[in-house]
Amino acid sequence: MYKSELRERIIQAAIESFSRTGFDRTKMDDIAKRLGLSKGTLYLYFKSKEELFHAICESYLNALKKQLPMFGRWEDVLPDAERLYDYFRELEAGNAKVMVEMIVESTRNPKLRRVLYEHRLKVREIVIAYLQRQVESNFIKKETDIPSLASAYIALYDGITLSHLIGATAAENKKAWMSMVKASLAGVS
Amino acid sequence: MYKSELRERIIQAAIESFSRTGFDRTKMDDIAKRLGLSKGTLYLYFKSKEELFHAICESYLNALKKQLPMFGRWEDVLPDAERLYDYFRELEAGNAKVMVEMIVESTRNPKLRRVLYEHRLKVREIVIAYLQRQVESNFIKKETDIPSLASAYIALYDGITLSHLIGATAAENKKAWMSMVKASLAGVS
Amino acid sequence: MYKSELRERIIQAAIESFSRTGFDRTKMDDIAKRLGLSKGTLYLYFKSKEELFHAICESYLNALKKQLPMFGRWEDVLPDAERLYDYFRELEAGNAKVMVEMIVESTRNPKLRRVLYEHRLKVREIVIAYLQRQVESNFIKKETDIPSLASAYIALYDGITLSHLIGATAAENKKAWMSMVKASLAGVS
Amino acid sequence: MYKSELRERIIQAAIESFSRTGFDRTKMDDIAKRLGLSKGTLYLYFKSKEELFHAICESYLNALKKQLPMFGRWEDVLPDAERLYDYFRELEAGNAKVMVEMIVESTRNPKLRRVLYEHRLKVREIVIAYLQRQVESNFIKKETDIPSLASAYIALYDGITLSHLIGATAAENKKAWMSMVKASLAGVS
DNA sequence: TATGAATGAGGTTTCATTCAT
DNA sequence: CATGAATGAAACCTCATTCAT
Repeated sequence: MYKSELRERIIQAAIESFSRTGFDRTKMDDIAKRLGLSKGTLYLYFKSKEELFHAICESYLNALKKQLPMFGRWEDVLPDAERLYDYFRELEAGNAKVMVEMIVESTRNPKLRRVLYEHRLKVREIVIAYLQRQVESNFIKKETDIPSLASAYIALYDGITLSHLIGATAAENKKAWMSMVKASLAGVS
Repeated sequence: MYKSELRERIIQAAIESFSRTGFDRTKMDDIAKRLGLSKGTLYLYFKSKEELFHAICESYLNALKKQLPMFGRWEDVLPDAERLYDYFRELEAGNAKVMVEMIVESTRNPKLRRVLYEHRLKVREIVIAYLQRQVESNFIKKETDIPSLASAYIALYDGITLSHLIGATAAENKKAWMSMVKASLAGVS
Repeated sequence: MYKSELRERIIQAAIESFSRTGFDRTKMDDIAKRLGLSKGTLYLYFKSKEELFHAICESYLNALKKQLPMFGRWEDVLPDAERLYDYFRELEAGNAKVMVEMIVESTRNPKLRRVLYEHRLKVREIVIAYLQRQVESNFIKKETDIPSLASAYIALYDGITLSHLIGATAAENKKAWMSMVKASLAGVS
Repeated sequence: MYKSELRERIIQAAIESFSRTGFDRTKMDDIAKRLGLSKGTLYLYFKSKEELFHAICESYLNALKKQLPMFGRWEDVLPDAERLYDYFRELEAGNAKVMVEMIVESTRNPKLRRVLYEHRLKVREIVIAYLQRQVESNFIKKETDIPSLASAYIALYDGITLSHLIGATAAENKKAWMSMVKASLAGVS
């Protein structure tokens, strides 16, 4: 019980560190100190820095996964899009970089890449199911290429995350998101 | 002459290396070997690894910048979007990761961040000008929030780059791009 | 009672571990796990890894010492030599390396070196006494340099232990022992 | 040229260090300092501590191998044995422990074990050839089991090396060697 | 200008040892 | 008595950087 709780705390601390400094430049010592632990202790829970990073990825994706179902409940598309955006933005506050680090890492690590890819497929399915429901409710036209549109919404969201990292303001980003969602929905309804 | 030519060759080799392995994990030795040079020689051209990386960023952004004006010439929006997409995809073939590495690096390096941000502003202006012209030609409605839409197109493009890195196929990515562009344009015209 | 019994079990487990992995590469944890104990417990019985090793040496030498007297009882030299050889080989089965580890360690540890040296002196005395009795029984010529011969038999035995460690077969080793003993006895009788 | 010379110097320094302190307790830094080099330099020549150790073993065995042929020239058995002994004792001055370290290591490292075993076979063949010549010259009886005797002489020599490590004096050791050689030769001639 | 041998700071990892429970 | 989580010193190894040639 205690062990797995500390394990979780280490992961959280590591997420923060990696998020701030990136994988390579984060020292095990930094993570340890952030928790008031010694370096050695980390190695009781993770047998290498790399394993810790992969645990982070897993945990990070699990956290996202847990939130996904609630995505499907709303019905009113435009407010949905806004609430959704706000929800995830808050969820990722400060951790946006972890996603990018994960993607960078995944280009070297086929296993991680597969995990990320599968996660994206899952997200995509949920978005597809959601859009499909709008088709059934006649909000969206039948002939729309729903899967491609779903991929695009996800890409849009991720691209805004990058924009955020580079320094665009939250307001700008949200407006970009909303204007594109609105325009595209108008286009397909 | 020769100096600046070798300098350029070093930058190209470094782009490839950084693109493959990432900034931190790329060794100066790798870059040197790729060129059949010695490590020492690199230091005649760049006084540190970091400076080399920044030269890369500059060079990379310059290459993009040089291509930007041609963006403005086309008039037929949808085919434009397609050509544009193909054009940049090809341009970046294999180097997509450099952009991500640059973004990651920029979160630590305010100077790089500023450069990247300004680059994005410039790109945005060009997209805005282009869209504005469509407004003037009555392809796009007057009341559209052009700046936000421009940001969104850029974010969409970047997000698709990430999607590409994770392993989505070129066909999927292009369909995502096209369907979103089409939908949004329909929505605003 | 119980304490000293567990102490003995620890020593036996440690002999096996050291024998397999060598002093430096054996982890306290390995020994503990082999006994189903925790590392901490070992420290209730031995205040350091080194002390444990020295306890092993002592115990190992004591075990040998206990066997030594029986060495003196036989009278028929050649069969004695064979029985003796078989007896010790069996006794050391698997533990041959401890002796070598002890010797290696002794070159750094003067105290251990003294203990080992004294043990060797004791063994030597017994061999000398044995050979002396053969002189008195006229099996061996008076003018023989008994102490040197005794040292040589011990060295021969130890050398064969090394040969065993390197991978020579038991049969080869025994033949080497027997042929040398036979030849030398023929030479001195 | 220079590189391979320094490589050799590193090996020699490492032999001395390993010989004094043993494999595990020798720090790469010690070896470097002994040569007035930095740690990093060692890694230009050997990619790990273990590889350095194996280079030592190879070099050590090669050095011995180079000396072996001269073994065969002498004809007068007893003085031969003495000269031989003196010769090798001097050759190994201070390095006796490396052999023991090598043997200990070989029990964990099958490749090294094979090398050591083959070296021993080679030595054995030379000793056998030498003894065989004594048979042909009628110094040694035809029916003698020459191979076993050869193994025994080698074991005797090695055993005396151990005896030396434990602290027996050079004089004692030599007397042990000589008395056993004398006795055994008398027994087989 | 180019080299490549050498450096050494700095990071990861290991493991004997301690100590509160 | 026993535990096992925590420690931190110490070792291995890497690699950006320098500099004599």
